[in-house]
Amino acid sequence: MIRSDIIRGHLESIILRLIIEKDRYGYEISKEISLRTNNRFQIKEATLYAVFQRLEKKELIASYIGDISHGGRRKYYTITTLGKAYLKETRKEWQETKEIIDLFMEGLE
Amino acid sequence: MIRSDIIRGHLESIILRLIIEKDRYGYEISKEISLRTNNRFQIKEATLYAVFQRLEKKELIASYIGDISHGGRRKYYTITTLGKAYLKETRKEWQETKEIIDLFMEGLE
DNA sequence: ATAATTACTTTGACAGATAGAGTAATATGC
DNA sequence: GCATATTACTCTATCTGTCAAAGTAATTAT
Repeated sequence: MIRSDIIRGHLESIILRLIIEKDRYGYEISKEISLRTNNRFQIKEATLYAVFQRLEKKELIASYIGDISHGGRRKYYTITTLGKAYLKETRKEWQETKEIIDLFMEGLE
Repeated sequence: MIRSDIIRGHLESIILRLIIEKDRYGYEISKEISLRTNNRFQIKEATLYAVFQRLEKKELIASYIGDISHGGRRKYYTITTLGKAYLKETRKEWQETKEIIDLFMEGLE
C-alpha cells in the first residue's frame, strides 16, 4: 500500500477524473480506485467523503440523490464546468511535479 | 510555486538526496533546492528544520557543528547507512507513485 | 432470523507544513 | 562608526488533510 502522504494532494484530481468519466457515487469510487490500482492504493472512507465535501464547497462537483439499491441510498456526484477546468490544470501541475521530483530522484548511481 | 501538499511526502527524500552528495547545512540546502528547481519550489525554513529533526530522530542523518562563517553557526548534516538504505527505498516508491497517479492523470482527451 | 454487504455520515485525534517572531554573528555601504 | 543586509538556526502556535472508530440504515444471502 502506497503511503497517503504521497498521494495527498492528488486525491481531488483522482476523484474528479473518475467523475468526469461518468456520474458516480462514493462507494463506487472507492472500489474503482482499488480496482484500477490493483489494491496498491485504497482510499479510506472518511477521507473520500471529506474530499467530496471540499470539492462540493469549491463547486467543482455537484451532487444528487440517486436510487436506493443494494442498501444505502446512493449520492451521485457530477463534475461542473469549473471542475473540468480545475482537472485540466492539475494535469499540467502533475507533469511539472514529476519533473521537479525527478530532479532529486534521478541520477546518482 | 508548486503546492506543498504535492511535495509533502517527498521532502525527506529530497533532503537526503542533497546530503548524500556531501555533508550540508540547512541554509545551504534551502538555497540549493531553489536553485535546482529554478524557484519552482522553495522549502520554508520552519519546514526544513522540522524535517531535519524527524530525520535525525529516525537516525537517517546525523549532525555536527561546523565553522562559524558568514554569521550564524552552521550545523552540518551527514547521511547514515540507514539513511542511504531509506533513500534507495523511496526512489523505488517514487517510481510506483508515478505509475499509480499516471493511471488517473493520463488518457482522456 | 441473522449475518454480510452496500452506502453514507460524524467526531475526534494526529501528523506535517508553515507563518511569525526571535536569537546571534558577520559583511557591506555610507 | 553605525545602520542595514545577509547568513544561519530555533521555537511556538496554527491550519489543513487524513483517517480510525463508531454509528445509521437498507438490502441481500444463508
